[in-house]
Amino acid sequence: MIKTELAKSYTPAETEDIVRAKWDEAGAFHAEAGPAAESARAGKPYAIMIPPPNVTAALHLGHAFNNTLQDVLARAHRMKGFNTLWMPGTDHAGIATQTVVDKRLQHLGEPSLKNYKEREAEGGRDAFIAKVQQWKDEYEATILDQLKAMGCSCDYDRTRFTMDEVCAKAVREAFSRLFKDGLIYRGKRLVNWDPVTQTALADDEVEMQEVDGHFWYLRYPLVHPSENPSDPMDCQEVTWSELAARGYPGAGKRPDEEVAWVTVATTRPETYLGDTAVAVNPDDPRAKPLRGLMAQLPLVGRVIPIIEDDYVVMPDPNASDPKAQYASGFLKVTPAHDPNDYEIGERHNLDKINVMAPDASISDKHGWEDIGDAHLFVGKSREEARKLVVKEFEARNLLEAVKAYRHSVGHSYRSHVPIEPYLSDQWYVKVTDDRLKGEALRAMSRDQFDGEPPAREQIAPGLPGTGAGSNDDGGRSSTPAKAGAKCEGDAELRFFPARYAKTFQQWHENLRDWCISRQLWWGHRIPVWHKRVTLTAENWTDELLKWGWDSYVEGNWEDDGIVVRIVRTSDGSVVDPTVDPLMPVTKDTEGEYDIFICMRDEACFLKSQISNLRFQQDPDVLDTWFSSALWPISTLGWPDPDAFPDEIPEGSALLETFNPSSVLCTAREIITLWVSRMVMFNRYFRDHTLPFRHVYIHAMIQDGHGQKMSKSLGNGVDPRDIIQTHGSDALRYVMTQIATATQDVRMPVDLVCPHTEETFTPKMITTPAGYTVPAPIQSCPSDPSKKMVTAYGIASGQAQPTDEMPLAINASQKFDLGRNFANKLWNATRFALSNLETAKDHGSSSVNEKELTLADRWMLSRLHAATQTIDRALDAYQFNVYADTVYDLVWREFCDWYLEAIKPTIRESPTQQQVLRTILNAIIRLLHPIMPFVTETLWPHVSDAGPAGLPGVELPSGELCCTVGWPRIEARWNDEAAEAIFRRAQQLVEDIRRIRGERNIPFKQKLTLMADEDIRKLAQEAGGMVEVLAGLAEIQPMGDRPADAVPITFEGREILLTGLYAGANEADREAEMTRLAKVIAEKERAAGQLAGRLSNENYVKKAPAHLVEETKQKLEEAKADLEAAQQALAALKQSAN
RNA sequence: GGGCGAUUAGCUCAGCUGGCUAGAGCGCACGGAUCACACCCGUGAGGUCACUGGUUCGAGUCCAGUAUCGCCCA
Repeated sequence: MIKTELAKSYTPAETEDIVRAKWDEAGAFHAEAGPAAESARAGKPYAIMIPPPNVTAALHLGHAFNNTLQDVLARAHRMKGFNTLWMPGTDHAGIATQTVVDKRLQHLGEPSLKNYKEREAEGGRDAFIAKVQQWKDEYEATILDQLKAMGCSCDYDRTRFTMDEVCAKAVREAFSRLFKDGLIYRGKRLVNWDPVTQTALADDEVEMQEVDGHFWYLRYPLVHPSENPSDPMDCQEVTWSELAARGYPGAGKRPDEEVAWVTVATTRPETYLGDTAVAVNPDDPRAKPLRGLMAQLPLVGRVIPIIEDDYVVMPDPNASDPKAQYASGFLKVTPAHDPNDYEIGERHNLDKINVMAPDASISDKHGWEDIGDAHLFVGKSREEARKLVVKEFEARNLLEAVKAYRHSVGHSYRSHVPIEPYLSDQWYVKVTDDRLKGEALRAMSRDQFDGEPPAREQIAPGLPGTGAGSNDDGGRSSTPAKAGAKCEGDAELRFFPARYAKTFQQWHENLRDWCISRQLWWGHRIPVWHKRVTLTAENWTDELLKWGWDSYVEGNWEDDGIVVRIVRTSDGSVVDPTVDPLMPVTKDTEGEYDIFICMRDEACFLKSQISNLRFQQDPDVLDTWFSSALWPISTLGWPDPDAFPDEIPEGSALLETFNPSSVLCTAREIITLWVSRMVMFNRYFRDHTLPFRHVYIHAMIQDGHGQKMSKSLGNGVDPRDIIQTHGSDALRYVMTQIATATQDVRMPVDLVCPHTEETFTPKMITTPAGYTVPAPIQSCPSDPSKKMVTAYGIASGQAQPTDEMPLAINASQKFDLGRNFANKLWNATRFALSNLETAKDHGSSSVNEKELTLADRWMLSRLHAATQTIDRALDAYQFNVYADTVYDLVWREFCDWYLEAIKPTIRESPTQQQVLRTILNAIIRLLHPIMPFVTETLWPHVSDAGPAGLPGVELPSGELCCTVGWPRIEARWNDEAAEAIFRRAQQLVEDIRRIRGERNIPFKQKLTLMADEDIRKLAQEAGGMVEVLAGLAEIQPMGDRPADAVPITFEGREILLTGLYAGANEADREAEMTRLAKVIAEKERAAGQLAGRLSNENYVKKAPAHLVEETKQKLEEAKADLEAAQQALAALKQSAN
């Protein structure tokens, strides 16, 4: 490398690309496994799997934060000699990506998803996927560029995508194994349905939002059960007098001959169309008189039973529970449109009538047949139907009341519309099984577990657990383990900070089965083919033999990864044709059956065969988290690493070496979404091993007002903008520094004026939704006539950038700190090198330890301490401690004191030069994981300054800083004596500087210090640094007090400073007296406090002896200082008279 | 409703198992072109550590309660 002179300041843009190219060329971040690793004598494995960013958009500051921390860990461990793998990649993010692409197409006026769906039969699906693929390619490239720009030391050769063929193979294998083991089933359940994207969502994809709504009170007329079996709606009405006779409270007050009714309270009147019962609490006094009666739905005419269920909340206007306040005591039960009603429906065996189409409009085509007179609602949206239902009830005098009610409603995290609980066929993973949930809990470190984790359940040999609602947990687990057995990975999972273990535990303890099917096109297609057949005692063998049932039963297809399940539609019972007694079909078991064939391999021979038999592949795709859950193993080639010689040349050695990985770094919201599932899957598929041993949870980055950064608020910051204005290292340093253990990080967002490049704080406004955002149009701070638009202006559609009014980029002054720090390091290095280069180099062997100055010993001791602190901080994921420690080491210690202190001696002392060489070299290394670019840029210069190191300070040389060893400093360099003396010298310097500062004495003006022998000895021990740093011409013994002498107290003694007033003979008496009075007051206060503490008997008795001793010493010192100051004041007063 | 967390200088935040005369950066004030750095150097002002009780020789730190704010889960 050609070494050029170092410029006067650090310009990141000039060097970052060069440095990156060097790393690339050297393959510095490529991790080895297998024989290659052995021959390279790679150290112990250390692996981090990147949380794969979504390909929906470019990375923002939150990602920059997440990835910086991972890179700090990766780089530090690489330098420490670990065989380090940081696995990069991206996530296909099914629903999110499909939605943004669709929106984009709509925006461009191109055919969108709706149009592709219309041409589904002619390949619309593949054509749309191709569009999404284009988007993915673009953003994947952007994301990888961003990671590289941030300096992330990923092993880019191994970059994976959750839908590439390596990962896809893992997904199919996992699905097939779970299917075979009875841990995947199909069920008709209420799902969280997003009517806009028209897909089911997992529970955790639903966001609860407080909404201002209403309780509507609807009257349902009461009727007697029909006595006409051919017409169940032919009912006789119930009158109030009848009810009164039955003992119904209050019925007597109603007009006798009028039709009686019950009043249901609902927040969703439109769902009444699907009501199949009215429920009342059995303890309600009205329950008994109603027994045997029915309610009839207005317009629809459906006659529904009145059931008793203690889920129903009894009305109580004085209750603290708002539900009781608003309750009427009667609950309309709509099993197909409400999860609680579904449960009630299950308990009372009620019909489930779905009255909506997938777009949540009222429909008579999806399970609703008895329309009656309710035709007017069909085709209406939920919202329109609600208004109309209310109107119709009102018109019939059946609307009793309306009350405003604020409640929380689930909304789609993607389309932001209210979720519709929707009855549909979905695939589920039985995560509630002990083999999944139990393993996640048993993975937890015992000291982080509250209570005892469940014992491992015995896995019975025999039938696979099967189908919907089956509690059969037998089955051929891939990883059989005996009940209560100890397994690898047990109790090894640890959370940092520890409190997040609780989140993890509680989540699993309340886990429900996981709905994994999504009605999307972008994602992993479910590898199941299906056909519905009618089987009879006569035809069943023929029907099954068509696709090869006999081969399957004989086990011939096992190696081909084919699994068959046959489900009887009437009761949902599931048949494994290889073992199940339901085969053969007899007269008793004749009927409709669903045949499901799961094919693991993409190129399965059976595919064309069953296609010809009109089997159809499930149209749905898997929840994105299904593939994410496999990330720690799929990226390493599981289940068959040898199948991909191009991607994974080392074969299974890679998986064996780097699974379990070392740590997962992520944000807390991901604990439930992702961490849990990775733990369950990794343990299930990889013989109980963990996906990672540590989980580090970091804070979230918010804007200056505590709001999430988001595109719609325009408060996001692109890391590339920061890199452009401040440099990558500045971004990284600040990211590391703000990584504290507290919850959230507030990052005030500033704007950069495109006209003048000034950074300024924008004018803020409040949006209708209550967010604080930059006003759409801003004025240049130095020239208000110049305007600009903000990201919020564009996002909200209120402004468009033009040539006169360009877009202001978001920035933050927070990053100045990092930029300044990088520059400081640059200049300190430049200065140090200039001294090393110009001095005669006696080499590293010429060190005479006896020649070390106090400053040398102090600096080496500080370096030792800093290294220790940093190592501890890294082990505990205390990134801010690391950042603060290097900052203090470099700036406050190395620059402010050491470099200043050695200025007079460095050029003449080979020993000191070697110390400087060593300190500088070590500092560059310690800083590298946080600030890789500036350190790598400086590295060749530092290396060329000669071999660094001292006895007991190991700094092996190397071509690249990123792979050179981590500093090793023996404890003997910890020098408390030197530190103590140095602290005294610093104190003396600071005391003198304070006088200079107060009097505005320029540093050029040298002073003379008069001090007693003890202090002169201190200055001598300090080796000239007191004189240099305090700006002293000389230090003289105490003698006659010159007229211009300013007295200072130091360590309880008076010292004098002269020469402050050039040309004058006298000190400024008045200022002096004021200052001394202040000192006296302060010392009196301190002495009083210390004496008070010592006069407390209990303190002296109970506090540790060394503290008491310290207090005594401090008191002595304060008293001496006080006395000295008093004397000085007295002397001053005397000379004034 | 359950859980987790926050509240410390004008702003953004540190302060681990109690020993503190409460720190940092920015901002502010004063001084400084000194031959590493003005992306700098020196100095200073700024805080009843949200509130109320308690434990303790000693509480920003531990405990209980109150208030405000945030996140996660129902």
